[in-house]
Amino acid sequence: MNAPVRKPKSAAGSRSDSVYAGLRRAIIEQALMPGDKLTEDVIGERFGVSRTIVRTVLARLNAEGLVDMQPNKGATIAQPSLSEAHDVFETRMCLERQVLARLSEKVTADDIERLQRHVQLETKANEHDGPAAIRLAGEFHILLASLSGNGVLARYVDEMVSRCSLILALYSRPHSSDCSINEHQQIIDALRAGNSQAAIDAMDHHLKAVTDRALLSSAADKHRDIRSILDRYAS
Amino acid sequence: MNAPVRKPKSAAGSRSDSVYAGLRRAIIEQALMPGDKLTEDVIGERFGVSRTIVRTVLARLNAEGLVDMQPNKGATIAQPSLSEAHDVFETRMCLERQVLARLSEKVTADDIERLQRHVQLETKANEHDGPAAIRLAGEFHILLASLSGNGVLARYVDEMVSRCSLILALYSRPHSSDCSINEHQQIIDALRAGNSQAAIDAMDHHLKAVTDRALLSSAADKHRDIRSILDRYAS
DNA sequence: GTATGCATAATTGTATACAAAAATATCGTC
DNA sequence: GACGATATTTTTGTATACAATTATGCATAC
Repeated sequence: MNAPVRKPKSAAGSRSDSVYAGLRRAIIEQALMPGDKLTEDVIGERFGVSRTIVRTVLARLNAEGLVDMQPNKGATIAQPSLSEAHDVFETRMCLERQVLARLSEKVTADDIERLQRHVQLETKANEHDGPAAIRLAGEFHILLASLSGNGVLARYVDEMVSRCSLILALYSRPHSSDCSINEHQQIIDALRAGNSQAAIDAMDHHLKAVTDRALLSSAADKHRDIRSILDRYAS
Repeated sequence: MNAPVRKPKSAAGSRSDSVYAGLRRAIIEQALMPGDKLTEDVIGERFGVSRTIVRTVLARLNAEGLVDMQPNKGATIAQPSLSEAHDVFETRMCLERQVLARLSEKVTADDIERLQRHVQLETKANEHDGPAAIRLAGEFHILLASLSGNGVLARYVDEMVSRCSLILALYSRPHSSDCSINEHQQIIDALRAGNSQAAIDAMDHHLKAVTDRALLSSAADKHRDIRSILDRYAS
């Protein structure tokens, strides 16, 4: 986790990165909900940066499909349509199959152990910390992808997973992710056994289950104060 | 091509879009080569916009993997490493297989005809207009992806194709794309015959051929004047 | 009570200003 | 002439200013 890996830094300075990370986490953990308005001034004020930075971050999140931007209307947390949701799930499955195909040929004992530790984290978070549990469930897939060794694939999986949490926030009932954890364990087991097909099948099953859960519509459109939420993420 | 499709517009105003389109085309057509410096002032001056806009565009291109950005050092056309190139090709193949799997179940006669017309364009451009030929060869795959009906998939294929032209610019010899055109035709034929597996095989073969071509290193690092190149794209 | 128009406020789009960093040129020394 | 330190220029990072657009509130008419 805290290995001495220097971040290669993609774009501009490091100031924008903390805003990006904060906003992103707020979205992933469903503190900010689909449809929420992201006013540049408000965000800038909370994070202590100018609109210039905020704008950069919003554009980046927009490129990743996490926020919608309309000309002269500003940015909101994205509200994927059902058809978009299907596209995301299909693409995600396609990518994650490739991840497992790769992994089952090159996975090491270290990798397995790292995955195993992650699932333990998930289990713990599932009891205490709701938001973290959501995030960790997604991060299991991101970890898998990064272990695959294909950076491009990993980036795309990352995007798909992020967008999925948006979709779940929109369409799924407040799920208990216990089942998720079991399915994650099955994937690890299949990888450990070197059974490529079983791993892919487990992933298929897992993602299908997630997809199915996202069928019951429910819209929780209450009045929400973005400022108070952001305070917890501006650290 | 000029169907009445309104552009949903992703990010900010329409001013940045023309800069984006211009720069992107310059990269795809290999007028701007990997490693070329993209000074904000220079671009802004040529396109008649401020650095603010240019910066937005560069960030976007960076997110798509077409330009590299280093803090305090600015932007350059990306120079994918060989390992990155492998990642791109692998991911691209994974995505395009999915495109064909989808298409072979839903392709219409109109789709086929549209693809056929595109290949005709390619053939023509191959004789007269070098840069356009490069671009059109890639756009065949983008057209396929967009016909698949999965927007997410289409966006990723688009990105992969763009990055491939960078890779080809870097590692491949100045290829004649005649063979490409034949292979495109084979894919269409397989789709027309409703033969899903043949289509996927043809695509596999095609992409493997492209991959193989990108093995011979050759570095054409001459002094190049970005200004004169941009004049042709600032329209 | 609902709708319409206008005045006002809030928000976005873009350019510009200025500080910080990097690249480049200049000069002196050996 | 080569090398290195310093000054100058260029380029980037960020904030801010201002115009343009959109949203909001309020009064009036129906």
